[in-house]
This record gives sequence, C-alpha cells and structure tokens, in this order.
Amino acid sequence: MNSFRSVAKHPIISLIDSVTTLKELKQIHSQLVLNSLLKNPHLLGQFIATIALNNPDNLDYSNQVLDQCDNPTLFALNSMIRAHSKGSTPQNSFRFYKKILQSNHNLSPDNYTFNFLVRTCAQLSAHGTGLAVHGALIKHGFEHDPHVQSGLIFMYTELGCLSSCHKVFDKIPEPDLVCQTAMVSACSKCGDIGFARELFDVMPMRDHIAWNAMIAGYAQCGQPREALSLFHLMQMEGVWVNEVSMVSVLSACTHLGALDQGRWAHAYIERNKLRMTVTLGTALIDMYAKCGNVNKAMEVFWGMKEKNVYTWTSAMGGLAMNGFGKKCLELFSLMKHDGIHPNEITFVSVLRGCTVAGLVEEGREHFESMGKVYGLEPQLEHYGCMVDLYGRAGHLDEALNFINNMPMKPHSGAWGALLNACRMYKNMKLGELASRKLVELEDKNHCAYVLLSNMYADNKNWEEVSSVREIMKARGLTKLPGCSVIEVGGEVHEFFVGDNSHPRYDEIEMMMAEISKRLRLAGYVADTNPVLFDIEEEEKEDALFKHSEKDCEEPQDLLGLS
DNA sequence: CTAGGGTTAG
Repeated sequence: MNSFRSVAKHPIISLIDSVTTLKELKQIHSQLVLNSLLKNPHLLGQFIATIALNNPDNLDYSNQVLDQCDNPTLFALNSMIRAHSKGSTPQNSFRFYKKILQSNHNLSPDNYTFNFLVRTCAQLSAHGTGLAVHGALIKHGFEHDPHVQSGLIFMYTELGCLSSCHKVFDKIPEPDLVCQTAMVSACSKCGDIGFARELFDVMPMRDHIAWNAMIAGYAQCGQPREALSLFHLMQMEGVWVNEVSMVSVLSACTHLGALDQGRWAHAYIERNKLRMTVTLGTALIDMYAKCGNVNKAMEVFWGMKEKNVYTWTSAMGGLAMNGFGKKCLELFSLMKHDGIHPNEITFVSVLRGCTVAGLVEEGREHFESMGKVYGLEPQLEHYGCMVDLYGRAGHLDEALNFINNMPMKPHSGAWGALLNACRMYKNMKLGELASRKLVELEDKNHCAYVLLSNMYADNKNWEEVSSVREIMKARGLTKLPGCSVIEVGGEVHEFFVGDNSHPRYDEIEMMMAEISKRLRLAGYVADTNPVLFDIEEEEKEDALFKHSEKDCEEPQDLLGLS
C-alpha cells in the first residue's frame, strides 16, 4: 500500500499554508523535487492545489508547475480552474478545461469541474461561454447535481438573466435550502423583489443566510424600510445575526439618512462583539459620512486595521461629499502610499474632491492619470465629474469643450452639470443649449425644465419662464417637490417644499425661526440668487433659511489628517 | 484530497 494514497494532507503540503514568500515556496518545491515526491501524482495535485488557492491573484508559479507535469490528475486541473475562477485572470480557467478534454489519460470533467467553470463564467460575465458550459454540463450528465444547480443560478444572476434562473430553478424537483436562497438572491438582484419575498415566505426552512439574502435584497433595491423591518422580524424569530446582516442594516440606514438607527446598529455590533470585517467597517464609514457625521466616519476609518480599496474610496467620497476636498485628496495620497491600487470608482471620489476644493488643474491631471498611469478607462461618470469640475469653477467654455470632445455620446449627467454651472454663472446662452440637449436625451426629465425656468427667472425674463411652464404642462410634467428627511428617535420624518402637514408643524416653525434668528446674528446672509422664481424677495430669504445645507469653511484639525 | 446560497465604495 502506497502511503501517498492516504487521504490526509502530506506534512510538507501542510507547511505551504504558512508560507508567504515565493522564495520559501521555491525552497519547498525543490525539496519535493529532490526527494522525487512530485512524481507521485496525488502529492503533485495537493501541491498545485495548495499553492494555487493560496495565491489566486498570481498563478504564474502554479501554472509553471502544472505545465511541467505531463499527467496531471483531475484534482490538480480542477484546482487550477477553481483558483483561476477566484482570481484576477478567470479567462485562463478554460486552458485547464481543455487539458481535461484533451488528456490522453482518459480524464473527463466531473461535477467539481463544472461548478468551478460556471463560477468563472459568472466572474467574466461571459454570456455565450456560460451557455456553452451549461450545455456541456448537461451533456456530461451533471444537470442534477445540487452544487452545479446553485452555481448555474448564481451565474445567470451575474449575467442579469432572470428568466434563465427561473428555467434552472423550476426544473429542480425539490430545491434545497442553498438553491432556494440562490433564487431569492437572483430575483432581488434582477429586479423582482416581490417574487423574491414570495419565495422567501414559503421556504420550509430558513437559516440566517436566507434571512441575510432577503434583507440584502431590500437594502440593495432601494427599499431600506423593508430591510429594517425584516431585520426586526429576524431578531424576533431568534435567528442568528452576524456581521453580514449588519452590513445590510447599515446600508439601509445610510439610504434612509437615519443616523440614530445607524448609531444603534454600531452599538449592536459592539455589544454583540461581531467581527469587524473590512466590509462591515466600510459600511459603517459610509453610513456615518452620508448621514453627515464625517468625523465619526473618519474615527472608524483610522481605527480599522485592514482597509481595502472600498474602505479608502468610501472615506474619500464621504470627505468630498461633506465639503472636505483637500482632505479627500490627502487621503488619496496616503492610500497609494499604502500600496492600494485605485480603481474607476476611486477616481469618482478623487474628482469630486477636486471639484469641492476648486482644484481644476489638479483634477485634470488626475483624470489624465487614469489611463496613463493606472490603465483605467474613464467612464461616463468621470466625464460628468470633469464637466462639473470645470463648470463649478466657472470655466464654462472648457466644460462645453470637454463635452464636445468626449469619445462617447454625452449623457444627461454631463449636460446637467453644464446646465447647473450655467445657472450658477448666469450664462443664458449656454444654459439654453444645455437644457435643449438635456431634453433631447430625456424629455421626461424635470430638472432640465426647472433649471432653465429658474435661469430665466434669475434674468427676470418672465415670458420665457411661463413658456417653459407651458411646455412642461403640455408634456405632462409637474415639478416634483424637493424633500428633506430627518430621523428623530428612530422615526423618519419627511418634509416637502411648502409642506406643513407634520403634526407638530407649529413647534417646528417656531424652532426654525429661532435658528434663523441666531444664524442672522452670527452673520449668515442668505444667497437669494439660485432660488425659485415665483416667490417674493423676503419670502425667498425665508425659504433659504429653512434649507438645511449651509456653506461653511473647512474646519481644521477635525479629521486626524494634519 | 476539491464544491453550492448572504455583505461594502459611483
């Protein structure tokens, strides 16, 4: 009996798990070769699996080892497909699938092979290939393997193909918990949250992952209240809550602007000693920053031992959103210094930081660097940010020039940013052009009409104002009222413009008057320019005082950056 | 000796 046939890991293989450097790995490799241990195909398979799965983002070495071997086992090849499906080069999975098919040692793909391959297709969003793999696995008879089935549902979810998810799911006579949860997730991610909930409600057994999937579904599809109420139910039913649940809860609080509930969630995490994962920390930072407590967001940020590109991007975006442009850019430098590579979304935060700091030239340089230094292709969002950057700085011609030189068709975001800038700087001519373009792109967009009519109002051109209003009426558009949301004692209150329906409106109005008085005493003077046309001058100032955002200077030494 | 469902930044 060959001792290498035993099921247990060879001690040398176990050693690799603790190896971190390539140098050490090579030493172990040469030891194995010197002792002829790698001639044993099972040990070679274990070796390859271990080094590949430990470094899925750099598979050069395991590729080399495998290529030197002329009779790799199915286990070794499956491990290579698996590692590639998890890493940064999933397309290479297919090389090993071919090796299985072309093997002269009578290998044929098994259920593991297809499970990993399906994940590769999901990772690549490769629709055609996904269909081909689906066909191949049916041909090889693995259609009824539950692991493969849940993998297929996951793949079609990533491909955005809900009807295919249904086709797979409906063919399963008795779908298990995992397939059911995958289907709940598929429906909520592909836009059918109602059916997701129906499925969830009729599940005979629901574990904490099923609950997490349903709560995440609500949080992701813009129904944060439902997410929170389902979380409440989850606690009532005594289901195990973990850090994944809390990420969705925080995300729901963020979308509601519910700082008190967000604080409660933070306290809950600490009280129950949940693991502060990178994802959870990032969700906390995002919640605090977007609910307006940027200092607390940064406190969480600095307290995190491990940070990834999401964490940094989130903190930078939060700083920019709260008006701390320079701090945002300082953080960008620190992030690069820490060896974290920025991605497309990071640059959205960077460009916003430049915009709020008014750093036009620096913004342009960062934009240029995306392609030249980081190999990232600017997307529509980045072009929109650049128009905003030029526009808010008053460089309207450059903003227009930028739009005209975009390599793709300018979207409403670009024209909208220009229109907004035209109003800020009272450029009627350009403003008319921008709003015309905006209406061409989406003729049901209120913003174009409203901004344009406000511009005419600024100019006291009342005839044009009413003509825009007439057009809006003719096209069935009435202005959506602006809405502010505030949360008090766990209850969320909404206020629309001119809305006095709140039960405690009188008290609120008295308090607002008091705040306004103190603001005036403190020297705050309302800027009445960018305000709606149809109210009188004193009324305008009154309306402005009730608006919640006030421009303020960047406070110093607040954010632990200096 | 390998595998499946849930989480974060625009």
